[in-house]
Amino acid sequence: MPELPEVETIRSDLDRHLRGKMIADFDVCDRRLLSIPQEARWKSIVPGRSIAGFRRRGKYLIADLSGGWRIIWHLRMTGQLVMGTPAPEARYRLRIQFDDAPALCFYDQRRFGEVWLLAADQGWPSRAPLGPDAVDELARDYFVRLVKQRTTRIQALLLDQRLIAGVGNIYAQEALFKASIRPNRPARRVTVQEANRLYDALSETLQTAIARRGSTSRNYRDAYGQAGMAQLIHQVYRKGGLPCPRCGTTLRQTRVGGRGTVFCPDCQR
DNA sequence: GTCGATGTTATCAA
DNA sequence: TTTGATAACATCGA
Repeated sequence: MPELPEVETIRSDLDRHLRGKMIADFDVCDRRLLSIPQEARWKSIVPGRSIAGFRRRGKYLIADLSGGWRIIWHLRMTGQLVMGTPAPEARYRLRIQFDDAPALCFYDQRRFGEVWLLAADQGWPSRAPLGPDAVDELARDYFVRLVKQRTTRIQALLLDQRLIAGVGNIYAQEALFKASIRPNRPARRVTVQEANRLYDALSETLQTAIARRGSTSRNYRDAYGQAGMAQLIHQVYRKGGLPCPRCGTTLRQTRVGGRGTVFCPDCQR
């Protein structure tokens, strides 16, 4: 589910409501998420700390706590972070409670999502370093250079978090359509002009999606539990077999690097 | 009932 | 370096 625009929407919602609040307590409903010893460690560190703010790096969401501690989430496919009291039948994985703010509940149907509690000097959850954030840090010349030097297919390049952080399968497809580039093109065969067009398309696609509070095609919800609006302007994502919005040719569904993708065989070369 | 696909990513073999 | 397969898991639709 959540790519950069979705995580950014959640981040800004949580930052608005929970910045400066003190964590009263938390509870865990899923041993797969936190083992008994991990929970004990959390219990000794987390309650009583206040939240300095929420940040985002790629698809990771970071809560900065007092004392330099950080709680970091990766929502993977179906993770949700929603403020408020969970419905009685709702199966949340982790709930963080505040005395003077709504509880923050982590839901995750497929249970791929992860959470970490790290001290200031404990580095980062993933071993492989993240590339520059697609919205906050991606320089045009770095992007064009990357495209020209990689042999992998252009869509796989966009999805590789070590190269660029935050782009997922929805926005990669949308940006490639906007830039009229076929997803399976070897990156280095993309011209400098096209790479520049793709840079603009990617940036515009992500910014627009943030303004529309993310894409809800299935599970995604913002921190209020509401759906996003960016799915209403998708041009190709999950639209295989429908006419191309630009030229009317039937959109084709295929696979690139193990991921499903849709493109217009006429507009995208 | 079965099969394949779904927004992610780490890991391993080739 | 890159690719493809696999594994985490639950649900939906054909």
